[in-house]
Amino acid sequence: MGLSKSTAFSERENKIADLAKALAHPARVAILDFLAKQDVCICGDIVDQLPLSQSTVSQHLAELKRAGLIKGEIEGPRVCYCIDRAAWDDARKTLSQFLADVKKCC
Amino acid sequence: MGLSKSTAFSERENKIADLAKALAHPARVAILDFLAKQDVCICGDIVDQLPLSQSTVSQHLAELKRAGLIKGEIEGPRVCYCIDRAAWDDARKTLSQFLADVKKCC
DNA sequence: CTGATCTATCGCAATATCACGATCACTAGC
DNA sequence: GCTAGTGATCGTGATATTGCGATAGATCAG
Repeated sequence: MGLSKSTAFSERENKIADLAKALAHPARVAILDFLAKQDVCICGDIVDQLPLSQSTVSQHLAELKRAGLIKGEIEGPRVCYCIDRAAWDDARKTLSQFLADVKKCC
Repeated sequence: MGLSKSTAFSERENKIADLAKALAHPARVAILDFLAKQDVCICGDIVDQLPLSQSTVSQHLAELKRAGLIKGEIEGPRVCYCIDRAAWDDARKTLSQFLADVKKCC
């Protein structure tokens, strides 16, 4: 039907899949890369860095925010996005654990 | 347009996004979990383990195979799927590196 | 060869994603 | 108040994904 049967899977599996979905687009990977490279939490010059329109970038930012990986603070007329350290650490642990667990084979 | 502008991003960003996409569904996470738990490389009892039809599971397996994370060997009447160790290690390194790199903030 | 079993693929429908331009909402300065 | 700048949201179209049943191919048992 096109609807992901998320209810049928474990909490953990859904969490991993959800985090992976947030990373499952090169634009979002690029955004995270960019945020990581800036020591100052720079705002929406992200739009200038990407070959995408402002509205599209905004959507990708919203998706990253939905996944909890970044957060935005209003700073005057602009918005300052940065990586949510706590959430990112949690996500990193969850994914790393999964990546490490899966290794046995035939 | 609905078409991901993959050409506009770096090789690395596309690789990360592609790997993440393969993990971006709970069913595929569950499949990898299951394959990891079996010391013997068990085949398509995966279908029995998941609340999905045989054809749907086959599609998820194909997607994982497309990403190069698993490989299937024909064993008589059945097919034996297992994690592609080399590819998985490579994927693990790529993703872990990315997860580790992104940490600075405001 | 025949039937049973396992898996891949096809065809379809419903939904999600991606991308864009246009527009709305908010803030700061005049 | 008005204007300019910034960013979110709306509306749209095109493409991708998810899911299933039905069908086809391949292999073994008899």
